[in-house]
Parts: sequence; C-alpha cells; structure tokens
Amino acid sequence: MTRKIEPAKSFGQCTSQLMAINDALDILRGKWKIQIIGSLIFGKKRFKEMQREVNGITSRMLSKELKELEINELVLRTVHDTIPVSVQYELTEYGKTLDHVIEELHAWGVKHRKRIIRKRG
Amino acid sequence: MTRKIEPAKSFGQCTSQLMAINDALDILRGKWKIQIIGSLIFGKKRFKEMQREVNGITSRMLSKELKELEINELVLRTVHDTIPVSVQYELTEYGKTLDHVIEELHAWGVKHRKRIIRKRG
DNA sequence: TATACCGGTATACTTTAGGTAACTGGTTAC
DNA sequence: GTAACCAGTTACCTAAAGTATACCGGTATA
Repeated sequence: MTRKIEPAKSFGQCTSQLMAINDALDILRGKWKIQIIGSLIFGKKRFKEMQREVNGITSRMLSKELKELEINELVLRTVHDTIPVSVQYELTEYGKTLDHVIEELHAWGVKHRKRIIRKRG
Repeated sequence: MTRKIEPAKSFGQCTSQLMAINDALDILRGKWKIQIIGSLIFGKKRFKEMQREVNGITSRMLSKELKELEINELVLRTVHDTIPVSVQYELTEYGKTLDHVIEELHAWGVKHRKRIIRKRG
C-alpha cells in the first residue's frame, strides 16, 4: 500500500529531504508501477488492453496498482457510458511530471547495466 | 520513456528500457537504502556511527544493506588495523553518480508532498 | 569485577508484496 | 444455450522484507 505521508519531524532538513525522496520512491515502488505508467505514456488505454500489454500482470494486481496511482492523482480513470461500459485509463498532467524522474532512473540504470555486464565478461 | 523517444519502437526496446529502470530501482529499493546512502554523502562513517544516524535501523539490517551496497560497488568498506579494529564505510565514486537520480527523486517528492498536504488543508 | 563500546551474527518472529484461481454481473457472438 | 469478452473482486497462499532479541570476541573504562 501507499506509505502514509507523515509531517516533517523536528530534527532537521535532512529528515524532511529523506521523506520527500521516500514519497517519490513509494509511488514508483513495486513490480508493476513503472510498467503501468509506461503503458500509458503514449495514450489512453482500457483495462484489458493494459493487461495484455503489461506482460504477466494479473487483473488483481493491475486493479490494485491502478487504484493506488489514481489515489495519487497520477492516473485518471474514466467510465464511458457505453453498453457495455468501457473504462479508460490515462496519465494525468501531474502523472506526466514523473518524466524527469523516470528519465534519470533510466539513464542511471543503463550505465549500471553496462557496468555489471562488463564485469561479468 | 519520455516523448523524445520515438513512438515507433519495438517491443524489445521497451522491455530493455524497463529493465534498466528496474535495475536502478532495485538498488534504491527497501526501507533503508536511501537513508544509508544519505548518511554517507558528507563523508566516511563507522558502523555504529551510522546506526546512530539512521533512525531506527537494527545492526542486522544495517549490515545486510551495507553488504548489498558493497556488492553493487556503491559503498566501500575499509577495515583499519587499529586496536580494536575500526571499520569505515564510504560512497565510491560510482556511488556518487546516483546523485542525479536522488536529486530528481527529491525534487519530485517535494512537489508531491506539497500537493498532498495542500489537498488535506 | 562489572559495565559499556565496537562490528557485527544467529535465531525466531511478524508483516507485506505479490501470485493463484475462482467468481461476479453484464453483453455479445455462434 | 453456451462460450467468450469486459472490468474487475474475493479468498487463500507463499516468499521476501523487515523486526526483536540475544549473543559473540575483543577492548576500554570505573
């Protein structure tokens, strides 16, 4: 579940910096979050559509993760009044602000991966 | 992952991008990693010194996490031949390359925290 | 002699993340 | 009428992460 955001404790800037970092990490943490965000980057998707795209995810996990992302206002869920109902998920503008974070994670991850592979020969 | 990456990419490219991101996240994963790195940012520290600084961590967890960081070459462990022995931990140059990632996480986390707190009133 | 610091281990326990599989209520197509 | 698609939910289970507590050999302090 999402870690509860706690008020800054009195002993210093450092602690509140750590909390901010952990707030960010909490949102990206878990096996599926980044993949789900990734699958929404190029546009709206329906539930089953995402389940097909995000390899190996069960409906239970997809549902759970999407709820968390929705609570954090990174993802918007829209129910269309068709018959049968269709449900669209999309990144909010706010969700898109994760761009830079993901970009940095990616850049570092690529370097790290190269380094590890080099060591192994 | 961002818009500068062309939409017409293969599934394979996407997967390897996800892997890189997850490689990076894996290293920062867990309750204590960032705090430990944080406590080393301003210089070398001894084991107990870190345990005092990283609030609430047990020696078991600190030991475990430091080992992982050492294996990933982010932290260097040095045993000094004093009596009794003292052990110093420090960030490697490689470890310091995480600073951009951490900076982005921090920047985003701060905004997120403000947003959430504003909503609560 | 007792106490506390150092850098950790060992053992046992609880909590959480995530997986499995079955099922819901509705709709459409064969 | 039965099979399949949609958008999920429910109950149960396992493995990993994390906690609690005690302990180790060695040294230093009172």
